[in-house]
Amino acid sequence: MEIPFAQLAATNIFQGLSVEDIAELFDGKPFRIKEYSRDEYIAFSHDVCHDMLFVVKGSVRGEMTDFSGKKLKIEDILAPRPLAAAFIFGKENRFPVDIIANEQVTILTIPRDVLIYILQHSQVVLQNYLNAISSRTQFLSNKIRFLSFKTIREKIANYVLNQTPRDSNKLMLNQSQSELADFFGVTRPSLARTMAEMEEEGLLRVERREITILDKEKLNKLLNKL
Amino acid sequence: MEIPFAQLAATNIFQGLSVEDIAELFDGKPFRIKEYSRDEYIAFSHDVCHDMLFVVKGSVRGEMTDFSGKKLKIEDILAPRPLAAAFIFGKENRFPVDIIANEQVTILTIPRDVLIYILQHSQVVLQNYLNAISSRTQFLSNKIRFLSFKTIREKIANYVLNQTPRDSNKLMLNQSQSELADFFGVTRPSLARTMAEMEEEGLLRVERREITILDKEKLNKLLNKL
DNA sequence: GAAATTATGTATCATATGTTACAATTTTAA
DNA sequence: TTAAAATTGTAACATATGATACATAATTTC
Repeated sequence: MEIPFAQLAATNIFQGLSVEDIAELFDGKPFRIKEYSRDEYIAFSHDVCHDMLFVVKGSVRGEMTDFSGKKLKIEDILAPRPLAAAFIFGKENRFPVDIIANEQVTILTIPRDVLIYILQHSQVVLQNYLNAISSRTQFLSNKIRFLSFKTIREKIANYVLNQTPRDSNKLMLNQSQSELADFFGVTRPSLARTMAEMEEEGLLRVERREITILDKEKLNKLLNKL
Repeated sequence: MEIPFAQLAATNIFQGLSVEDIAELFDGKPFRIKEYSRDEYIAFSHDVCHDMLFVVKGSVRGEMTDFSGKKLKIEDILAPRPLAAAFIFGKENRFPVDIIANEQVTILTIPRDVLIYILQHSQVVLQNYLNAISSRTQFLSNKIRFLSFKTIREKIANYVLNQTPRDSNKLMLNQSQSELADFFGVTRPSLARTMAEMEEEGLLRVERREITILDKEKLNKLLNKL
């Protein structure tokens, strides 16, 4: 079987390279292509991760099996995309989750050595790769920062201040209250209640999806930590 | 001023290379060395980050200025160490925090292009670099997993199950209850209370720093999600 | 435009955790 | 060894949020 260069060219890692460029990089290098059928395991959590995996066709899911054996879906990964780019390297280069096929799926496996070879021979791929891992780090950092806001008030204040354009004090939510509550990790009535309280205190005005900042000062003060 | 190769050789990024190897990699490449005095700003949060910074001598701190202007120390970084390796690349290549000198400090600045050049010409450095960012990602992922445990019971169960050796059911804490509470992000009395409750229910026994697992089954069940 | 569905506002109660305070115990220092 | 300091256990109360239920309002569908 041939390496599906066209699909690779569409991934974030190889973007900017032509199919020919990619073919040249891979010339003679070992690889593996394998098909999996629905619900088949592609990798197990805690498996050592020697290789770079690309979802070439179909979609897979990452699932975490917790202590009791119950399953928890973490995320869906749709082709074409690399799998767990950050887990080939690092101290604990093991899969953090089980990887399971959602449907008939094609996986391209590239040994770590080949990946390193490619990173050293294509500046574009190297930059793409570094960008991908770095973006992931930044995403996670932001997530943690957000999680560090303990109360619903803080989450709202942080969210509203971040989302509202500098020159305005009005914000149209692009998601429903329930979705926002999910995003915050709180229940919908609790979110509504806290918003109502903040409205009563004159911090902001909430009309359905339109939020108006009334007292930026106080919202800022809310976010004081320590 | 010369590049302090010896200090670089001691960083995680250049470990495994001799001083001569490093000198060769840097041969003729541009760089900057600058001294900062105590409390001087080395970089501002939101500054675009073009360069790789190394703390060659002294120590710096990362500080986050929140909306209200209050300061919050994030971490100390002691020489010799690279600074914000993950923020040179990625979507938002900006400093997430202010970088401030703790004392008289020496910073080596290497342009991004030079870093890329080096990554492409030394497999060791490339691997080190990828390992460093990847470890960071894994650290952050774990942190988030941990933060996803909502109740103190869950945190305790997760912590105890993870820390206890497979073949044993006893665990000696290597930190005080207060420190553990801080790590969990909860107050000390709350932690003590929850531990006492779990003891009453026969899940575990707590005697000062010694914790004995009495009912592994139930602890596992506690961690069921969804 | 009426009916059905979905989103939102609000209330009540239960519960987990924070806050504060103090006593009991262990560890450290004099 | 004793005094001082730090750690741990425990209690009473305050508060934030979850759970549940229902009413009201908006939106969609027919």
